[in-house]
Amino acid sequence: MNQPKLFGLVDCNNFYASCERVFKPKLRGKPIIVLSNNDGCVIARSNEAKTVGITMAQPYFECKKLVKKYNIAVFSSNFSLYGDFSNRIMNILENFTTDLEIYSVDEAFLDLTSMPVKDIIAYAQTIRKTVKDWTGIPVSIGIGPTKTLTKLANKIAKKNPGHNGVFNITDCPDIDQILEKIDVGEVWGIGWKLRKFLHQYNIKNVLQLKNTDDEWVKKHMAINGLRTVLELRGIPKIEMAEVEEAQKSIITSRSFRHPVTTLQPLKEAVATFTSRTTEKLREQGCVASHIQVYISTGYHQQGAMYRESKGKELPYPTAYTGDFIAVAHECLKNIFKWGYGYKKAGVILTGIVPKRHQQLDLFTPLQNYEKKNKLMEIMDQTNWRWGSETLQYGATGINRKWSYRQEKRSPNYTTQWDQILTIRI
DNA sequence: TCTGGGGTCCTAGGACCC
DNA sequence: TCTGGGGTCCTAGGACCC
Repeated sequence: MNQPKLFGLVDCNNFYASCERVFKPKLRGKPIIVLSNNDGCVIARSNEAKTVGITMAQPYFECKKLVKKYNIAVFSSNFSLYGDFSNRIMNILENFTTDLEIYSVDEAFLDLTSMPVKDIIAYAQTIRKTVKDWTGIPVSIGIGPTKTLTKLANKIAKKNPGHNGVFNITDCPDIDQILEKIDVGEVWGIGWKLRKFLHQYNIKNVLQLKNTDDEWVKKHMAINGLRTVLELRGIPKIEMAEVEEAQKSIITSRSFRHPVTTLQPLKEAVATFTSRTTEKLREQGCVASHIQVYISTGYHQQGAMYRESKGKELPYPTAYTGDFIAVAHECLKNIFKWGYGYKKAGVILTGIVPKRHQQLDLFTPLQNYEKKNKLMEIMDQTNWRWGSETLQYGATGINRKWSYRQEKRSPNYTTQWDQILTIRI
């Protein structure tokens, strides 16, 4: 028997803004925004901030007037706080399904197909209430027969207060009427380029896309486009992701506060990013065999744009920071050109495998591996205990001319003992 | 030496997502 | 003055080979 599928999507409302608000009850009902690294642009807004006209990804300097006028609370991003909230919420959701797929920091798919539940709406309301009561974070829940429709259902739940945060698109008698009112750009997998393309062909709403000929879709939108269209018709094509595959790439990248014009500070930045990336790699118990370095001028500044990247394979997979820094600098040297003001750099590790599968190099004595492992272990433990960057490679530099700004960061209420919330009575 | 087609593999870049 | 960061997947095109 092939039982029809049933998915749920739990999505936190204005996640970062909601996290900040949990510790500042005074801000309930007040507008809040959270800024990107470098305090560059807006990456999260409370509903109140949306209402007064702050748009997504808006540069901060552009909305300072609005901030002042409406007395908007402004926060620099505090990802360790949000990460901790995310973990707590995902742990709660584990209790409500046999199969949970953590899709991003603030959303998760639940396979509800075989849950013995009579009233699915009531069940979803219970999930909402539990998450709200236990963490203080409001969530919306969409329910549908395919992941793509479930994503749409979630948007509907979020947009229409009448649904009280839950919308089930599965047994909707007038589903086509709903789809007709939604722009194709709202569909999961349709970005701004495809949206523009589809609009040119007069495919403007979701119903039109759903009814578009398979062959045409395959020709112009490739295999993924066809998958999306079939999912809109209620045919599941995107499964729940398999459990805990190793991550395929790990990235650290930053924009600089000021343009960097010389090689030395770039070398320090790249060494710092490499150091941080390999730290993440070790946290995951993995080794990697390939590193890619890229540098870029700003997209918005005057003068010529320059963006270049270079990757290199290591002789053997490793998680040793020193090995990677040497190769990263080699890559950087290859792509660095005088005469530009660099605004961004990044480091990407790929070829990631669990450490137990590590291929050792035939010509490297075994003690060398042990030495390196030991060194990394000590470094990680020290930095964990005494704060990150207590022990660092000299190559990461001390001046940090390239570093970034975070002026409005909230404390790490839940992950640092010295920053825990205090209540005065 | 020149000509050419077809195949594979790899990399960089672009599209998408949050 | 001031415009994010971390991911996945797909594909075009170059290098190389026969």
